[in-house]
Amino acid sequence: MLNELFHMFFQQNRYLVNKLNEVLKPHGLFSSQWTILFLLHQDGPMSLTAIWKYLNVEAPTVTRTVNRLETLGWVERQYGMDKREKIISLTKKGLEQFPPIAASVRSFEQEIEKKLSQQDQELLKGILKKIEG
Amino acid sequence: MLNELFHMFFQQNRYLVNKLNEVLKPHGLFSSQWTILFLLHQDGPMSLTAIWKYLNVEAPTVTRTVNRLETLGWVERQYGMDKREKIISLTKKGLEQFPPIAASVRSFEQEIEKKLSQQDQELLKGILKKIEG
DNA sequence: TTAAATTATTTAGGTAGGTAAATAAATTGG
DNA sequence: CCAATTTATTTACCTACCTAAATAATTTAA
Repeated sequence: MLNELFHMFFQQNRYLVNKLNEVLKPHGLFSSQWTILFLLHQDGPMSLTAIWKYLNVEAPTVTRTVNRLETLGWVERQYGMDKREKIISLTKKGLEQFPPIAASVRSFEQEIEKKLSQQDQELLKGILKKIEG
Repeated sequence: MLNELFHMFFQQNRYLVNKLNEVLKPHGLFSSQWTILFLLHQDGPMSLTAIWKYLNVEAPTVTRTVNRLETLGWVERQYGMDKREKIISLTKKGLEQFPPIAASVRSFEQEIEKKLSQQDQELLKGILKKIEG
């Protein structure tokens, strides 16, 4: 990258994603799969559209990841009144296995956050908000 | 993502990569291809290994991107004394077309940087350094 | 009421990252 | 000297993002 700042940003992003994948590996999950499980656990059953709009990614990306999660038994789909819509929810397996995975991820996040002061974290949030805004 | 900070980080990374790809599109390039062209322009001919070590990505990723760049006529390869090694360098086309692309990218970067004060930028660099360290 | 437009999802195919294992050349040690 | 190890690159295959276009269901408007 031309600019050091952008170069560093992209490098740290790869670092964080790779580390998160390492943490998730024993649970048989990848980062984006986890992101969707977490969202479903937090907000309950929701449509594909609700998922991709919330996560700010395109629909086909979510289609594929949800299909994989379904194959692996983490989520299931129901059809609503609107027959176009697929409503995705956690399966029993998804619900039951969630807590220990969440604990692993939380502990990873805390490890990273230990490297930053509380002030750094707030500053970083503020700066990140300015980038897209 | 569990944590708002990580979630924001990943979102802004996608935002920046997508925006950069938009800027590069008229030039027929994608962000990672540009990253490699930029490196070769800056440091001169170098081996695949030198490229992936510098960029902090795995070898197969660079193999693929360099092959694509070769097909598109941006780079060429020579073999050194060590016959395992491939030395990659910019072609005439690569050298000639570089400056206007660099100008577009620079202008994109400046646009983003306008959203951040000089102080924000230094703070962000400092915080990014702490994440991996 | 039905043709046109919109919405939800999928399919197809591209870039960009990863791991694991193969290959070929160079280096090292007994 | 040559067998074993290391190094450079590639191949094969997975996740994760993208765009463009297809399909099917719903909504809107003439």
